[in-house]
Amino acid sequence: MTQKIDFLSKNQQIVLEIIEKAKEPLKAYSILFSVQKRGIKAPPQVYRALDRLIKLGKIHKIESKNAFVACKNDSCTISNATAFSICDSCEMVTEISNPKLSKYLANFQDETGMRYNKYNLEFFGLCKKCKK
Amino acid sequence: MTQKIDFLSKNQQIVLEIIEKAKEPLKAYSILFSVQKRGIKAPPQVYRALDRLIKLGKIHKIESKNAFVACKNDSCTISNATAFSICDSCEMVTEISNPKLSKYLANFQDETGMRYNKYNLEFFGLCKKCKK
DNA sequence: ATAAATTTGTTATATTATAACAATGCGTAA
DNA sequence: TTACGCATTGTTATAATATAACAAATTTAT
Ligand SMILES: [Zn+2]
Ligand SMILES: [Zn+2]
Ligand SMILES: [Zn+2]
Ligand SMILES: [Zn+2]
Repeated sequence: MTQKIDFLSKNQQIVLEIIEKAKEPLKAYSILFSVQKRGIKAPPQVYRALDRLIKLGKIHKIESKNAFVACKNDSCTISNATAFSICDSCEMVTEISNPKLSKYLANFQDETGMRYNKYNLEFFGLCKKCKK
Repeated sequence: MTQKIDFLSKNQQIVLEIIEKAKEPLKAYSILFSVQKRGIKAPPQVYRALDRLIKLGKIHKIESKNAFVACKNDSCTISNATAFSICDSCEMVTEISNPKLSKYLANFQDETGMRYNKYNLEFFGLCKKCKK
């Protein structure tokens, strides 16, 4: 059978909704705790939903934080090319969508000629608010 | 007292040696197992050594793998600006040292004008060997 | 309708990382 | 020198993150 690519299961919808509502990246277990009333009882249910949502480009994982954010790029068709801005102080995370940057990285070729079909870039610094 | 910045403790030397010898990224617990004969008995000892070595730019953490590699850039003075090439098939990881790339990223400025003092970039694809 | 395959639920456990405190070493002021 | 303070290292315990394994339910194919 061919995989359904445009339908979200109940668990996936619940998890996505929580992540979209959040103002900051959410950890898997904090998601688990906040959806237990809605019938999601165990880690694998959360992790499966997260995996699926990542594959669909609906959410991204912030690797340096083991946390998850909703994609802000109108459902990222390029979930394999992600860039984030992370504040070291308030931990705010925002997805960078900068055509020049993504073009540059998508076309990047190293010395050996290896080409890449996926990248993840995480920038760290102080956000405007925290710099003051 | 001011911090010593150029001296490695015994544990740090042992951990660094193991990582430098390895041909692939090492996980913290695999490091722990392989240094237990040498007197390192518990996770915090390994994690402390890793933290220190990271700060010194002697090693880097591959965030997407929770694994550690030795810096190949002659002791990275720019441990805060890292880029890696990761093969999805054989899991080979190599540090990218490309002046153009690092310059581009170091100077990158997003829409809001936020500037960054640190970044980590992980590229994924198939290495030459695995592409054949 | 039945069997096969896929997805979801559940239990258990593996893996990664840190908290908390004790023991040790080390510089310094009396 | 000694004894006090502070930093580093060792140790125990536990927290946080993630997956394996199998059962139950649902969907799909025959
Ligand atoms: Zn996105
Ligand atoms: Zn901030
Ligand atoms: Zn390096
Ligand atoms: Zn390869």
